[in-house]
Order: sequence, then C-alpha cells, then structure tokens
Amino acid sequence: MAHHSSALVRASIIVTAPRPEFCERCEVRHSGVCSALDDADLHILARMASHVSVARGGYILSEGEPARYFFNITSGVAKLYKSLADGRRQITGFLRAGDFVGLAAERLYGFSAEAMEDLTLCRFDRERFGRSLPDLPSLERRLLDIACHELVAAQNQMLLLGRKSATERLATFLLHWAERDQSGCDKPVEAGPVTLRLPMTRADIADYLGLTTETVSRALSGLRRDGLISADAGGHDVVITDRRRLARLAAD
Amino acid sequence: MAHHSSALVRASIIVTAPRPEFCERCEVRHSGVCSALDDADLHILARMASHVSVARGGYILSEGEPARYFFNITSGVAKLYKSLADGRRQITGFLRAGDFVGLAAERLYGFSAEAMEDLTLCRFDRERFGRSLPDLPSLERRLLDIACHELVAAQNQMLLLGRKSATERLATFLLHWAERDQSGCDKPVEAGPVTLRLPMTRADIADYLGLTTETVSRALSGLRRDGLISADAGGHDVVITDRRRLARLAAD
DNA sequence: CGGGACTTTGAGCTTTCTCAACGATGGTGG
DNA sequence: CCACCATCGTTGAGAAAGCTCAAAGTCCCG
Repeated sequence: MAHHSSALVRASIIVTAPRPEFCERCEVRHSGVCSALDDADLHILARMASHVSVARGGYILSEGEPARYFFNITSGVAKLYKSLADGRRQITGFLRAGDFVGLAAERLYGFSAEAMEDLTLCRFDRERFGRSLPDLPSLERRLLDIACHELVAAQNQMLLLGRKSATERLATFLLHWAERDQSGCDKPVEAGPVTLRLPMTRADIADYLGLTTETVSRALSGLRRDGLISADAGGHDVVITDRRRLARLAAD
Repeated sequence: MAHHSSALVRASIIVTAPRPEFCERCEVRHSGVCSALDDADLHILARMASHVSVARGGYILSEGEPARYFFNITSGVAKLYKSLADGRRQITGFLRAGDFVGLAAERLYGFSAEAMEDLTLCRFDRERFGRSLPDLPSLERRLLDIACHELVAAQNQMLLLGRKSATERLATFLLHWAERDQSGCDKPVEAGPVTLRLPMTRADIADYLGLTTETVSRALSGLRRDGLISADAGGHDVVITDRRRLARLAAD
C-alpha cells in the first residue's frame, strides 16, 4: 500500500471505452491471446475491449462475484488466490503482461485477482466474447491451448504442494520464476548466474507454496548459506549462483 | 493386482478398429465430450475412434511418453498421477466413465494414467483429432468447457493441498466423491445418510490428498469416532451420517 | 484354508508452524 | 532533508501436525 490508502485503492479502478487503435501498438499484441489473431480478427475483438487500470493493491475481480468479464493483462503483475472462511489463502498463480484471466470460472468467479503493481488490462464482456467466439475459431483454439497449458502448470503445482519439502518448493519456484523472467530476452539459457527480481512479498511466496513466511525465509537463508543463491538486503533481488545444484534440489 | 501378474497386465491392452455403430449404444453417448455432438458430427468422430481395453493395474499412458492420443473413458475408474524421481507420487485426479483424458498434455504426457478397474476407452489420434476440430466447432467449445472445469477443480485441489489439515482434506474428499457418486441418480440431494463406495486404496487417497496412508487411516478413524461417518470392515464402503458437520469440517 | 495385500493402531521423530522479538526498508510528514 | 512509522524480513525457541517405523489385525481370493 505504497501510494494509496485502502479506500482510495478500491476507488482507483479506471475504465475507458473501447479504442481499437490501442491494439495496433499494444505491448502484448504478439503474445497471449491476441497473438492468435490476424489484424481483421483483432479488430472484432478490439471493438468489445474496455481498457482498465487497477492501482497496486486493488482488485481485478473477487471470489464469489458474478463472472461477467475476461481480462487480458497488458502491463503489471497480479496474483490469483482462493481463500477459506478463516482467512487461510492459497495463491494459484502470478500473472504478467500477456496473461489471460478468467478462464477458470463458472457462473461465479472461484478466485480473486489482485494487482501487485499498478496494472492495465483489456476487459471483455464474457457473454459478448462467447457470442463472438464462433466467428474467431483461431481465438477459440488459442484459448484451449492456454487452458491446457494452465492445466499442466496446475498439475505441477499439485505435485509441489502435495509432495515436496519446503526447500524443494523454493528451489522449484526460483527456477520457474527465473525462466519466466528470462523468456523474451535473448540471453544464453544455461550460462552462469541468473539474476531475478521477485515482485512479491514473502507472504505471497508462502501462500503460493503452501508454507509460512517464516519457513520461506528460513529456506531461502538455507539456500544462501549453501551457496546456491545470493540475495540483496531487501530480499527481492535474487541471484541464482548454482543453477545445477538448485535444479537437483527442485527434485523433478 | 488381483487377477493378473504384472507382466500380463502390460500385455492386456486390447485395441480394436473404429466401429461407429458402437457410439449409437455407447453408455456415455450423452455425457462427456460426445454429448456436445449431434448424430452427424458424432459419426465424424466415431470414424477415428479406436476402442481400447485396459485391465486393472494397466497403464493407459505414461509420463514422458509422446502424447499421441486422447482418450474418453467408457467404463471403469482410472487414476492420473505425477511422480518424482524418488518415487513420491501425487494423484491429480480420479476419472470415470464419460471423463476425457489427455487435455493437459504438451508434446509429451506430463502424467501417467492407470486403470483401477478393468477399463474400456475410446482412443483418438491427437493429430487427426486436431485436424478435425475445425469441422466440429461444438466439440471444440466442449473441450474448452471441460478444460475450464478441470482448471476450477485443480485450483480447489491446490487450496486443499496448500492450506487444509488432514481431517479437512478427508472431509472435502468424501463430500466431493459422494457428490460424484450420486450425480446421475435421482435421489434427493440433502436427505439423510449417503452411502458411497471408494474404489481406491488408502494409499491412493493419501497420494491424492498429499498425506500418508497412516494419516488417512487415522483421520477416517477420527471421523468415525466422532460419528460423522461409518464404514464397513474393508473400509471401502462409507456412509456419511452427518453431512452437515462434515461439510463444516471441509472448511470451504 | 493359506498367503499376499491392505488397513489400523501405537510410539517416537522430523518438519513445519506458531509465537515472539528484533532488524531493515522505504515512504511520509514535519 | 531527516526522523519516524508501518510494513516487511529474519531469526530463535517451543509446540504441534503429520511422517516413519513397527506390529498386529483383516480381507480377499485362489
């Protein structure tokens, strides 16, 4: 809650009307769902896209709400999570520019989505979107691909949550995040130390890995002590110094 | 492994050529993927379906194999799971007649599927299936629906594995399984005690819930002691005697 | 009726959680 | 510009949940 009080955060969701010309110079034009569309098809989609801004800490959508919209993140980072009545939380994923939000929803959203940084998104009315799908077969195929991909990720996460130790979870998480961080840039994949920025707090990591903040902290300290990683004082910049050993620890 | 030695089990996969007339009297004609198709479309699909039998204990597919096929279960129960190198296992789902297998696959299968009872399936060549998809838009839509549904289930399971206690996991599992068991039959939903048959072993339940067999056994004994359930000697037939209290325990 | 696989229960141990204190960081208001 | 404060991260000690190891009981099937 850096820039805003909690009340202001809720108020800071800004929606603007569709502006198809946005798409032409959109940063995620060639990734995510939109990459499946040619310019003509993109125009059909663009006409029903609203542009939404959500400030850090604000909600994109909330568990239990009627699932009216799909979203496509155009900038920033968000977390998705489910909660139990007593406040326990499980983060099911961290999303970034190009990622699609809302596939895993029935009539109501089954999860909440919160902006971890100031966020911009394209918003689609689910109903209109659904009606247009038959006209955009390549889009529908792309959505199926995305859903399958998420399913694979979800199964990996189930293995992690059900069967891996705290240290193994951290190692898996760091490697996975490093991969995502690097994808898109043209560095040699296997070369030397890898630097990554973790935009989330220890509490977020804990809620993602099914641990507590203290255990996350201890496991990271352990990895640091053993020379697998090094980290800055704040703990948000991490360098993987021994990728091989970290990968062996990750256990899959 | 009741009927067969391990070697025989592997050999007991029987494949027969497409027989479109099968579909007309197929038990799952009106559930699962096929329910999305009219008779004409079904015929297109039927022409590329092989019929496969897998004996109890046999593999439908294995983690790491090239993902050549999709499957549709027509009878029996199967388990899907992922393994770590040292043998730890996480079951990601139990599947029954009408369920679709293979969506969550990239070039290679990311999981194994094993028959828990003698099993019959329809098998589709993924490549041919993919080529036919554009001609079967209702099928593609159905697959997207199925994938989204599985995604919702996966997120619920992540919450369970990451944040619920052993007893909460068991309670959730029993209620969930009871629901599946009853769906299709016309019993009043909220009435009295519910009987369910668990076709899996304690070890399977443990691998599904991220626990050990001992903990599963103890948690079930606890539920029995507290009068929420009763079970037969073998432990495979369970009666939910206090659904309300069990639901409260399930915690979501 | 016998044997292998499965289930249950017990005792002790390990990992992770809980509670608590302290330290560091970064944004805010004086 | 600096001191302050809320938030976040680290570390420690003790508690608890679940795991491991072990033994006995049960069931199913031949």
